Amino acid sequence: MKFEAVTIKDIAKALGLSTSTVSRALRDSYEISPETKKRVLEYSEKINYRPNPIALSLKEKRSRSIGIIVCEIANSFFSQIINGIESIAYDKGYNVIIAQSHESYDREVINVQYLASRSIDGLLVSVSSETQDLEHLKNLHERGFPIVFFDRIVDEMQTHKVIVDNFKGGYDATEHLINSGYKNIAALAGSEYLSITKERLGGYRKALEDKGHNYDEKYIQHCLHGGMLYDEVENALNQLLQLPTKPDAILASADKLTTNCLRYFKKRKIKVPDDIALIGFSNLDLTDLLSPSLSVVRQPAFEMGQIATELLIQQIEAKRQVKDFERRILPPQLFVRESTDKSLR
Amino acid sequence: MKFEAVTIKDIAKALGLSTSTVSRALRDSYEISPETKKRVLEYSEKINYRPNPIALSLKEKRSRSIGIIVCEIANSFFSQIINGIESIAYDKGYNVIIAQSHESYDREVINVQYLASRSIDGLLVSVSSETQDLEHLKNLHERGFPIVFFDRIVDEMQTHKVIVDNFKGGYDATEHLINSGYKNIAALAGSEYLSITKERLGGYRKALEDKGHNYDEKYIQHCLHGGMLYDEVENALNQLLQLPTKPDAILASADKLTTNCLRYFKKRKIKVPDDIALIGFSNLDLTDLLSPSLSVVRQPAFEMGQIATELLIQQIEAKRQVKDFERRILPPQLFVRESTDKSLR
DNA sequence: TTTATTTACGCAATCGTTCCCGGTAACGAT
DNA sequence: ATCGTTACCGGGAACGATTGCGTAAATAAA
Repeated sequence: MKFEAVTIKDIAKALGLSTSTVSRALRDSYEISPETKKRVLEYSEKINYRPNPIALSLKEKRSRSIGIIVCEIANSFFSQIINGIESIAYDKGYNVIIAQSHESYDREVINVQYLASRSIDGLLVSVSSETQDLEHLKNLHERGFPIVFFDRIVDEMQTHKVIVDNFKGGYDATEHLINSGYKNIAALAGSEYLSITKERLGGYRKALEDKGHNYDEKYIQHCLHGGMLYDEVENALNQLLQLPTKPDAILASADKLTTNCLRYFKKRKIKVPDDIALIGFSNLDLTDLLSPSLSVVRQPAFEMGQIATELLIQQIEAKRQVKDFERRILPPQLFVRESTDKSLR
Repeated sequence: MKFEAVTIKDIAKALGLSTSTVSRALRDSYEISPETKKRVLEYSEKINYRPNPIALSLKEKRSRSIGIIVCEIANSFFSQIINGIESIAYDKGYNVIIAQSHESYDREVINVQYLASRSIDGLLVSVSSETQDLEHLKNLHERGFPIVFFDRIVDEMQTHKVIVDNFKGGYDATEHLINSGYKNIAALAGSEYLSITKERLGGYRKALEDKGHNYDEKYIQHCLHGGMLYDEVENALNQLLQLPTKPDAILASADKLTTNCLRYFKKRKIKVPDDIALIGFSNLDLTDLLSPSLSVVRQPAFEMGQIATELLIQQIEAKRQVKDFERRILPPQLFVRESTDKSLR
């Protein structure tokens, strides 16, 4: 069943005009007499005419829609980002099309190709945990296709990038743990390929060194899927808890890592923070309701989405090729709660 | 900066053929000689040709994309639904375009009009809390535009509908509370306009009556925005707790209502379930980590999204107008945890 | 050899809209 | 009477792809 809609031709025929005249009348051209305009406008209103955006897209070679690639929308951080993206996009008359990689490189490639087959004007990307090869994106980028990276960026491509100061986030969290008296601080990190993982661990390391703690790689465990799978978190934590000197605090560097970590402790009846402290990167808005309430590094996700979208649309609408790319760095925020602070219980 | 892409014309020109021949060669028509096909295919591959979906849409009068309208994607239930929708849509070669109403009627109307201005082939809708007037949807529906409702459906329109058995959900939850010994069970409900609210309260009432408890409307509070705003939940709970006989259990009939309820109790140091028990409709996958862990009625969100999408695409691709509309009802699932069961603590 | 059939391709219309060229009145100036 | 100007409007190409129809050449059948 096709949905037949009103076109400019129908109006022209009904009023005994040409399509050009109708088109011009609708766009309020000076070449059309006031009476004709009035007739056209009234009739279009009456039959509820809407211009066909697809025909416009074909003519103008732009679809007024942008693609988003994230790993999961069922993740507070990303759904907040999407809200930020949406808020700007709709303001400027753009549609957004969301695709999820589910942390799979293959699905990311498929999605990029699907979206980029010219039904979108630009792309907002946060790469998957597995992504190493960037050919699928470089390809587009080299042909002048507007791409903006956010959160999980890549070094090899010259584009606009919007991130939080992950180094500072890692540093602040670690420093807080040290200041709270924890001695053996382990890191439960995401995929080694991700920029955010490297940066957060960089901050973790620097804080340890600054405070005279020794940095030991055995105290770092990576989860390729960023904690999406409970098993990988379980394995990682088993490793950490088998170390000769057990860690007394854990820095989890992603949302799902943090919550699955808490789940692990709960299952094994390991008390947080008494047996072990936990701080994580998270944008959940329920961290205050968890047991114990979670200390977190929170990222300004909404703003991140907004800025990325502004940069992208700016690039899409630029007259000539953009050569100067910006790198916006937003501040993370540390929230101290029960999971790292015994006095709060 | 426009992104100039390869067209069928470029191929035709390069190979000294007409566009028709190239088109047919690409579609493997029997009218084209094997050699020509080979040349065309190889060259298209080389220059990475992709057909322009917009041109196709214009010609075929279909965009192969469907619109989704939900209140919030930053809500586990809806993001799970969207995952279900996506899983089917991408399989069948459809794009999805998501729009959020943020529980506002005005934004819902704007989104519907925006999406429906012919860039989509069908619409999946879960109405906002505020929605009473349905003209914006009826309009489309009467003109044969495919619409499928899910979760928050409306009675006045004859379309496919996919819901959970909300009556049963409300009944089971209430029955569980009664069986657990609670005497004064209050209901914290969403907008009165919503189908789900009515159905869930219906189950609540029936369970009370079946078990010989008296049903008292004073024990029901509605939140127009479904708990999105903490204040409305706070007001509602203040009302309930001021009743002569204070409720000893609460049934919250939506995700945000449930969590904000818990937040209220936590703030006021009201112990759950000792001072008051709490059970809620929720699809959070963190309910086991909350303090206390939450008893919930969980809905098969992913499946719901899948079924709704299958019905929609089936209708879009139907040869003639669909007249027989289905009403699929999925079973909810009750999970008993600490918040209603003192023995689990 | 003539006719019929097959093979392989091009022309042109189509989808809905915009916009570059016209073109034709009407009117005033010369 | 002729020209220039202005005000209005229509024809038709273009965007990229598909497709019905026409047709030339090659081959087969008579």
